[in-house]
Amino acid sequence: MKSSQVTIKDLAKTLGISPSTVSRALNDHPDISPETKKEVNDLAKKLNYEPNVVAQNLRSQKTNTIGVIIPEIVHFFFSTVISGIEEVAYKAGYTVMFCQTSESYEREVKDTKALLNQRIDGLIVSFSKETQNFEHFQEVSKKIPLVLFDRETDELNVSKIVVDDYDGAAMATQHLINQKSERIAHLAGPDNLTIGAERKRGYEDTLRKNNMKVNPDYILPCFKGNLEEGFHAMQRLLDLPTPPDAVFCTNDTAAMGAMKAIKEAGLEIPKDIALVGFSNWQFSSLIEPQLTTVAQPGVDMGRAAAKRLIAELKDKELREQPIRQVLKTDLIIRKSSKRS
Amino acid sequence: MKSSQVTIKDLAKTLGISPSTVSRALNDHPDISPETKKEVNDLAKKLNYEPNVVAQNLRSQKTNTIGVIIPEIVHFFFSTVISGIEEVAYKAGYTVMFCQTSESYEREVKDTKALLNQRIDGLIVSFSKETQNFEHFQEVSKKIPLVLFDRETDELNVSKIVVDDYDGAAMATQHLINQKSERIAHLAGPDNLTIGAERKRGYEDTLRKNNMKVNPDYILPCFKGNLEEGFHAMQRLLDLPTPPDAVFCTNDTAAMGAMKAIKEAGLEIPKDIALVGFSNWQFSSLIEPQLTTVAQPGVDMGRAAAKRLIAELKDKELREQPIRQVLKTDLIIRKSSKRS
DNA sequence: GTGAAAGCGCTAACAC
DNA sequence: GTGTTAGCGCTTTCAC
Repeated sequence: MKSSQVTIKDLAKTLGISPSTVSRALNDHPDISPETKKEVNDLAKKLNYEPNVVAQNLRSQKTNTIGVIIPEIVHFFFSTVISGIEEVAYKAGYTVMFCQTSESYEREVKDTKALLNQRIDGLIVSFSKETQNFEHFQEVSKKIPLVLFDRETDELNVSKIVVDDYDGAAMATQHLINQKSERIAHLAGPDNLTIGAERKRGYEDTLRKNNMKVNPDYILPCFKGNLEEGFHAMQRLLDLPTPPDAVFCTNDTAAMGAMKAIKEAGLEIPKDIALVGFSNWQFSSLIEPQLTTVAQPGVDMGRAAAKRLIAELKDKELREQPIRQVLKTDLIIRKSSKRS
Repeated sequence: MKSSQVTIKDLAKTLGISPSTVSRALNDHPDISPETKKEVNDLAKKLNYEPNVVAQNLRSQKTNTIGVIIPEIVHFFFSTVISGIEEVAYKAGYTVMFCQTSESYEREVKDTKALLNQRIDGLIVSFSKETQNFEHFQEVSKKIPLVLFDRETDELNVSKIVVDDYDGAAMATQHLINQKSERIAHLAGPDNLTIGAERKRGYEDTLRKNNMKVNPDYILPCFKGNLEEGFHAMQRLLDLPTPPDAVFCTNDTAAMGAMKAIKEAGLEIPKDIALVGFSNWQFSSLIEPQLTTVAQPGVDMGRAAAKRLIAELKDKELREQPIRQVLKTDLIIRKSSKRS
C-alpha cells in the first residue's frame, strides 16, 4: 500500500476523466460543467482528498507563507505581536513560520537564509540586539517584501511599524511631574537600540519643557533591563546625597528591581518615590503596588506589520514606497505613581 | 529578467555538465570527482545558489518540518515549551511551524488540516480546553507521528510528555504541612483537564497521608485560574468561621489573586496564611512576598516532545510503542510559605 | 467542456 | 564519473 494520500490522478482515474479536468473542477473553473464539478467534489470528499500544498507551491512559485523573525518568544511583548501577526495572516489565508534568534546575530543570519530557502513570500522582522550589519536583510528585500517592527534601522529602506517610544516616555515623565515629583531619575536602556534612545530623549525633553534640569547623576544605565540591574541601579540612586523622588524606568522588569530596592530601603511607593515602567508586562498589574507603565500595543503592531506585508505582497508597487507607521503608546496609571 | 533565483539547471548550463551531476556534486555524492565537486561548489557560491526547499520537499515527500499546535503563545508556560521544541528541532535540522488555537476546538481542527496539507513530517500538540472529540488527531496519527504534551487523553494511543502534577501538588502540600500549617485550603483547577484533577488528587492524598482531614469547605473552584477568581475564592475562604492558615493554588495567577485578598484583609503572608502556587510564572519571583511555587519544566517538556517526535520520525517502529514520559516538577520555596 | 503535454526544481534509477 | 530519463503533484497553455 502506498503513501495513502489521494492525489488528483487517483480522482481522475476513478472517474475516467483527465487530471486537468479534476484540477479545474476543484478550483471551480468556469469552463467545467456543473455536473462534472459535482462528481469531482463528491468523490474528493468521499476519498478525503486534500491538495498537496507543497506541489501547489512549487508550481505557483509562492508558498502563501509569511516568515517571522523575532528575538525571543518568551518575551510577553513579542508573543503578543506574534498573536497579532498570526491573526491577520490566518484570515488572509497565509501560514506563518517563526524563528527566534535568542538575540544572536549569527542565528539571525542562518534563520533568514533558511526561511528564504523555504521560499516564504514575505518576511516580518524584529532584529536582534547584536545585529549591526544588515546585509542579510538587504538580500531579502531584493527578493521579497520585508517589514520591520519595533526595532528599526536607517540601513533598510523598507516598511517599518514602530511604537512612539518618545511620546510614551514623554507622557510618563509628564505624569510624574504632574504628581509633584521634583527630582525624576531615569533607568535607561541601551542607546544603540532606537527604543532605548528614544525613551531617554522623551524623558529629557519633557524635563526641559517643564523648566527642570536634566541631572546626569539621575540617569543610570540598565542595558539588559532585567531585575538585578534595576535593583542595583536603584540602590545607587538611593545612595546619592539627594536621592530622586520619582523614577522612570526603561522597562517593567527594571522597574520591578527598583521597586524591590526602594522597599528594602524602607521607603514607600509612591509617597517617597513614584515609579513608572514601560511595556505593560503581565505582572505589572499584579504586583504591589500596581505599576504605572506605558503600554505598547503589541497585538496592534503584529496586525499592522502583517497587514502591510500582505498589502506589499498583493501590490508590488507598494514596495517602492515603504511606510513608517508609528503606533501610539498608552500610559496606564496605577498605584505606583499616584500621589493624590 | 526572470525570478533571479539560480537553479541547478543554470549551474549545469554554465559549466556545460548535466543537472544531475550538479545535484550530486552539491550533495557530496561519492561518485563525483573532487574536481567537479569543487567547480560546482565554487560556482554555486559565486552565483549565490540556494536550493529550492519546496522542490526538494516535493521530490522527497518530506518537508523536514514539524508542526506544533498550542492553545496560546502568550502563555509563559507554552512559550517556554516552544523554545524547547525549537531548540531541539533546529539542531536536528528541522523547521518548526506553529499554530495557536486560542483554546478553540474549531480552530484546532482547521489548523490540523492546514498543517497536514503543508505536509509536515510530524505534529506536536497540546489540545484546547474545548476539545472533547479527538478524531482529527486520530486521522493525523494514521499518517504521521503525533506527540502530545501537557494535556493528554486516553483516546489517543500516541506518545505523551506530561508533568507529574500529582507529585508536584503532593510536594507543595507536604511543604505546607512541614511549615506547621494545620488547615490547608486548595484553589482547584477544572476537573476535566487532567492537570486540574491531578493537582487536587495530590493535595488530598497528601493530607490523608498526614492524617489530616480533607475539608470540602476548603476546596474552591478556580476554573479559569485567573487573578479575579483567585481573589474572590480567597475572600470566601477568609469569610469562613475558621479560615485556613495555608492555601495551595492550582496556578500562580490564582495565587496572586489570593495574595491580594489576604493583604486587603490585613493579614500577613506567610505568618497568618502561607501560600503556594503552581507553574513558576515569570512574575512569581518578582512579587512581594516572593511566591513559593511548583515549577513545570517547560523547556524540558518541549525538548522531550521534539526529541521523541524526531525519534519516531527516524524509526517507524517506535510509533508502535508510544511512551508516556513524566517530567518531575520542582518545588521552589520562597518567602510566601516559609515560616522559619 | 475536456484532454494532452509540458514544466515548476530537484533527485535517483538506470544506462554507459 | 557522468548523462539520460522520469517523476514527485499540481496547474495551465494549447489544442480540439
